[in-house]
Amino acid sequence: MARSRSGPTSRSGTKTAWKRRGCWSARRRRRRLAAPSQPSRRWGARCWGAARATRRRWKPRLARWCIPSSKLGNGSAGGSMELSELQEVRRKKAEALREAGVEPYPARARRTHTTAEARARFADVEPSLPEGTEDAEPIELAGRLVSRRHQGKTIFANLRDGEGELQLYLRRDALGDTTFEEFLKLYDLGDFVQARGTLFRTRMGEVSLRVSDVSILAKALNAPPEKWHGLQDVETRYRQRYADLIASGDVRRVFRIRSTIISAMRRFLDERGYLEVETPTLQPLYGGAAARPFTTHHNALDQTFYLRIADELYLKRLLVGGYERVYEITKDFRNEGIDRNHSPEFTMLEFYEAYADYLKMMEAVEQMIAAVTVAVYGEPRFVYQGQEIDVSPPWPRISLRQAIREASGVDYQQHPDREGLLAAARAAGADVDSDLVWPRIVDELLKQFVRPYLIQPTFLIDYPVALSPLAKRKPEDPTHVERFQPYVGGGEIGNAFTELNDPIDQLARFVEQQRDREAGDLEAMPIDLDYVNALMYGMPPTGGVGIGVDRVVMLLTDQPSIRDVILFPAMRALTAEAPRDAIETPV
RNA sequence: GGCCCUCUAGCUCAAAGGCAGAGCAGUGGACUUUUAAUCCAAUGGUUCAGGGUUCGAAUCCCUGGGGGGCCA
Repeated sequence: MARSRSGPTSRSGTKTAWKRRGCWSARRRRRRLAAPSQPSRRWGARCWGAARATRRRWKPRLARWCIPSSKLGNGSAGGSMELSELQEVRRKKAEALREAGVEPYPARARRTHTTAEARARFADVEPSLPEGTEDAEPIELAGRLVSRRHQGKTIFANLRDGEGELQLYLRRDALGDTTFEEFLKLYDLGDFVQARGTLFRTRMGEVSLRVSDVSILAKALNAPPEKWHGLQDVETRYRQRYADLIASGDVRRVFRIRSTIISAMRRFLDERGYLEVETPTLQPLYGGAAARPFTTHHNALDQTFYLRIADELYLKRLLVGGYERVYEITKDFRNEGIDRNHSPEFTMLEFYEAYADYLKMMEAVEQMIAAVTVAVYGEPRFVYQGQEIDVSPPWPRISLRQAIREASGVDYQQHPDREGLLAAARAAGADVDSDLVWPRIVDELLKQFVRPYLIQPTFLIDYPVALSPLAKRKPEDPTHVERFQPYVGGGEIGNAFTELNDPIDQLARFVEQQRDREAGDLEAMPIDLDYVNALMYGMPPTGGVGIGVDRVVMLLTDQPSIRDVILFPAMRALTAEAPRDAIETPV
């Protein structure tokens, strides 16, 4: 699972945006000057004249010093927060509700139907309704107010819940003046409400709820994003995914599909007798992939731990222990750069099967991806970036050597030395740095000549042994290992091999890795003697697979960036530094 | 790490050296079947931060920050 990337960029800037803006001093000043002079105002149109006059004096300061909501990320600094003018308007509405005896954040809600259930009910009932009549049975819905169209003594509004939307129809005469006015003046887009009423179909043909009573469930202080264009700013979308989800049905769809995919993977493995297990995230020694780890510290043990970069070595220990089929779906962490294909934390599926080899695992992979695709789309086909991809098994299998030879004319087997391969690669038109080691040049040839054209699913098989310290050699060609990588849509989605179970060979490969480490390869694996010890108890012949779940989700949701399939992608902190004592204070 | 793009009202976007604007949202008002409702009115800005050039800077230059893209 080698990912050849340079380490993370290190920046020296430590000052926070907050401090740079001078917000601290500004906030102190504001508290001194403005707060005592604010008159207490009750909600109401009559108060507005006086309120506005007062507000005009201090509002510009308030606006100036507020934290723009777009700059509020996770872990915002400080415990207090100035409200923007719009937020303040909404907060006052919540106050006004309280003064009217209505709790703006009640503890309980009542709902008899989701919007989807309401639609289903009306579809059932409508055919038997006499002409010109409506469903008589009252129901109750709950959800977020997402749009509102006021027209004199009526209001149309849309209520969204987890499953969909339904239109509300509110009339002054049906609701009563108080509730109608409250709904009009004190409710806002984004608020959660519950509405009781009966279902009917409007003149325009839309199934709607004729509301007899409505009440608030949760007052929203932030306005939802623009209703037509939604949230466009990429940064805000990632930092405030909640707002992105409110604004975009497409985004909600992506993460539903993500869930469907992971469920389908589990189901596929569960049905084949695999045992789902959990292995450590905090590891005293990391391994199983070529990557740099995150390092952390356990206070009580006073010991360094690494966040796992792969599950592999622990899962294979379980094969030694006697389980025959195990899998794990979990987060792995790799301390490297971030781009559209790499996230420092990402979701990995690994599964291992005793008495299987990589040929059998290829069948499992193509069947699983087909099953997952069917779970999402009902057929083993989907469109990724404008190209229809058909994942029906079986997928073609091409050896890495042959694929590179056919695409570039370079046969790496003919160039066992680094310099020769480098020259041949350049002669073929490859753009390769002169300091690359032999396996990395092979990797470059693969990247530049082969990978972009593997749109339809393809297995590349049989990799040079130097690239794969945990895979078993091919019996008929010990320079290569029994390894494959599935490619779909021009990218790799996983990595698999017939697992190396010879403890002596494994130790030799670790030693080889150690040499690379000492030569400066920061991604080379450290020697894991306990793992070798496990293999010395005997591990059956085993096939193992790792699947990059995020990559699969990207394909099946047609998203070219991994950040668009991770709910809260890692971002540089905007606000105060992390509490350093959390890691520095010895306890 | 290098190069390019980007940051303007809560949101979506204008303003190509000369008074910082519009739509949506919000506020006040009209309107009893609308659905991007419509109409009237009044609002809403430290143009990411700091420095420079200039009579004058959102705009040009420098430094820094966030984000995105390409490359490594």
